[in-house]
Amino acid sequence: MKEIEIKGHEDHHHHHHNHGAEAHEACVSLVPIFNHLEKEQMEEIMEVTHSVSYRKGENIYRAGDQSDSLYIVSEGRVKIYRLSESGKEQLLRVLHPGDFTGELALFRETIHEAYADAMEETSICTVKRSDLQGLLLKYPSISIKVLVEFSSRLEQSEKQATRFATEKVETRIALFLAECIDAESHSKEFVLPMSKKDLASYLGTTPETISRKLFELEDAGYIKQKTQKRIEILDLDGLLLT
Amino acid sequence: MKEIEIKGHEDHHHHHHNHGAEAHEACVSLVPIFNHLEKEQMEEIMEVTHSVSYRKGENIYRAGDQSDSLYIVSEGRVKIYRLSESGKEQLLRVLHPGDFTGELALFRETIHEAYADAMEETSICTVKRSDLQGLLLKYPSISIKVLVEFSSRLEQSEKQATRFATEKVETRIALFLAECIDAESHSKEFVLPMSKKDLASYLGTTPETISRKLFELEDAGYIKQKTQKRIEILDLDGLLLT
DNA sequence: CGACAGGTTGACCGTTATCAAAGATCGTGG
DNA sequence: CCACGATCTTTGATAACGGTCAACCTGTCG
Repeated sequence: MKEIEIKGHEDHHHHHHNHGAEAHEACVSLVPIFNHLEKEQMEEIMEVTHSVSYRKGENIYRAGDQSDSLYIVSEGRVKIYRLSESGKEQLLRVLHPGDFTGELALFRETIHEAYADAMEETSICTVKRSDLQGLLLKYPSISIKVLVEFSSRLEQSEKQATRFATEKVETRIALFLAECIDAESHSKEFVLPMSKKDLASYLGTTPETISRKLFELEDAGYIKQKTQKRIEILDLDGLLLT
Repeated sequence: MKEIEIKGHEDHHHHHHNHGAEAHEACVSLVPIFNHLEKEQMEEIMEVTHSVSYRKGENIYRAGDQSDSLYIVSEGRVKIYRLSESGKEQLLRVLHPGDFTGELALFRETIHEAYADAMEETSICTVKRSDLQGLLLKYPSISIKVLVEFSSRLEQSEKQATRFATEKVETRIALFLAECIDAESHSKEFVLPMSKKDLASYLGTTPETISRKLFELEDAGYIKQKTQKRIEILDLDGLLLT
């Protein structure tokens, strides 16, 4: 509770509509929940979708906005975050091309509960709720793609909640690092996918603690910090036993 | 990480199949994701669903089980919980009649990540994944019902995660109490929907802390503990400013 | 009535947030 | 291309918050 701090976002109504038809087509064809369809069906989808671009740092939607569209990222990265009841920001996830957001928004007359900001030059494909409902009823295979995505996000969110509820910060950090090498596989070395400030927000801690714990893990010989953002895992098993 | 403690569940393969056709029909007709359909369609659904009963405390599924069914509660209550990487249990939610579970399970060849136990005499309606996929493609309106449910659970889960990440225990308890009166509306008094032990697990804390914080809230004049499980809210605004 | 799980209470201390200040890094505009 | 400011990161000192352990109490149910 206490004071609610609203970050100074750029006004979000001056985004640049991308009217190039080719660009829009490229955008739609990149969308995983649609691109299994036939050509004629894709054209139908093209008609109800719109492409919009956002500059780095620009706000896409914010909590309290009327939420009536599905947003699919076609280029760039988008940060989804929430403000808690006491006004603290928590990073929920980062969307990459192909990912979508819109949440509850999609099925209920409701408002957004989270914030979305472009982290870099980003272009987004939107579909209005009314149009989407039609598509879902007409092409059940789209529903199933969305269901798969939702259920895996639910899984992810519940796993994260359980970690917050039961693991201490050091363990949460260790688990995060371990998941980073999964993603970049092959090598034992990777670059942090976000700033340590954002990482702190994502892991429910503070930048100070992130910094200190990383040095503790390094002292213990589990990792090596090559540069600010580049980390090498020296002892994965040791790390996971932390 | 450390030791993984597996609770001593009763064996879960000796549940009692409920073969009464009337009972099964009653079960199916209670299911919100189906009951908007026509009579002939309901009969089709009856054919692919099965009713199963569980005794109090019996395990329905556990993490690691092959997960290939949708489970819909028709009577009783079911506790869904996870074990964290370090082996601590966290209560995720309690299912009531009409609620369903099965998660990712439904759309991917995968295993359960959570545990489900009957909290009392419970009967459950199940649908195999393969049958469900057929129903979803044939009746898109079912997909949409499931999507609505998933998106609202996702919302809920992310809200909970954000609370864990950003609020202190006292605030989480206060928010929980505030939501209890919403549910039982009208009155300023309600009964805790679970034991304080389970509540501690749900809120990511310990029974000791729950006990202490409740007395602190009482000392501060925000609430009154009438009995172990019965609480009256005296000052909701004060409580929420905690 | 007795046993057992659940609940309370107290003492203690480990973990992590906070505040402050200095140092590194990045992006921007001159 | 460099310099500047803003932002991110590190480091230290401090204290609050909440977990743990142990003991005792209490309600519930067979």
